Amino acid sequence: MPELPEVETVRRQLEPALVGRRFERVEILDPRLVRPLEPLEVAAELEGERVVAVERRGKYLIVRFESGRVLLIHLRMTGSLRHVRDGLQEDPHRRAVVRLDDGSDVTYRDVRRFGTWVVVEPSDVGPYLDARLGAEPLERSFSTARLAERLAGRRAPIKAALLDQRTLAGMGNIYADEALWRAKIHPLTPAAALDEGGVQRLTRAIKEALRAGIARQGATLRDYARPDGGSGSMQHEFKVYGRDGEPCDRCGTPIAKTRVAGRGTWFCPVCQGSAPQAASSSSNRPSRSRRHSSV
DNA sequence: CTTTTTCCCTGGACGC
DNA sequence: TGCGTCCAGGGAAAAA
Repeated sequence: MPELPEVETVRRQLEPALVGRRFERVEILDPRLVRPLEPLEVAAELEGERVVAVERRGKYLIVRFESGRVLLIHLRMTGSLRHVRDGLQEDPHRRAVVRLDDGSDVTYRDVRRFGTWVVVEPSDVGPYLDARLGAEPLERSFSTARLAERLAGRRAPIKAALLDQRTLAGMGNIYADEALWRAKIHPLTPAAALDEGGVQRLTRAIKEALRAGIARQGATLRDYARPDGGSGSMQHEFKVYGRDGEPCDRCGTPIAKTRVAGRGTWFCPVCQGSAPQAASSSSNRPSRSRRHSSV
């Protein structure tokens, strides 16, 4: 499942292949990819456009054209992009093909068809992304203070808050678990219950986990692949994700699995604290089931 | 406002 | 071998 490190890897490989190239022919093979618009309509909009930049925001790939228009690609669960120079091979899961003006092709494959391609006019790009995404975790604007601000007052589990793209952009189920392990925070800890030290550790852990993922060109579990067809290797570095029963790298305790926010969640029951309430919040009064005082 | 649940979608794993 | 069932999960939308 492509998260920030995977999308960034895709971006880095596609950038040199796409910048300066013109979209000569565009085929949308699955109408669902561009819904509610018609495939032919979207293809017509894209044909003739010349790429000036390939950027990333959260898990969105941003293809910028000379005209100012933008193609936003989201891979969701199983989407993957490939750049090939030697013609196309059979692939029942191919959902789109772009022929570039140098004769090479960019193909889009997506088994489960959750991915989306959206063409956005220049003035709509900022609002579209800002409405959905919080800070970029690897940019300077992302700080302990910024994260603390986004977690304040939230009673949802910290894991759920990390999966919310408006808290910060780009975390998915894998790197959320990995970051929480690095920060030694239990995934069920209420977000607002983290003290300053906890938020600080988490901020650092998020950056470290994502950078580790980028350094290894992402994690290939099933469907994710780089545009050159190769695999990432981050899956070999997982500390908790998918490792229930295996010993924790820090303390040897078997990794536990539970479910948070409807997602499989792995953690070390010792390193990350066995009870969420145990997340010490010294300054918080021990209010019971205190509801909003009526009138 | 926040939080939770449902839905989309397919293929792989597993039980019988 | 061939079913039926469950699971994987990002994010939009609906429900609570």
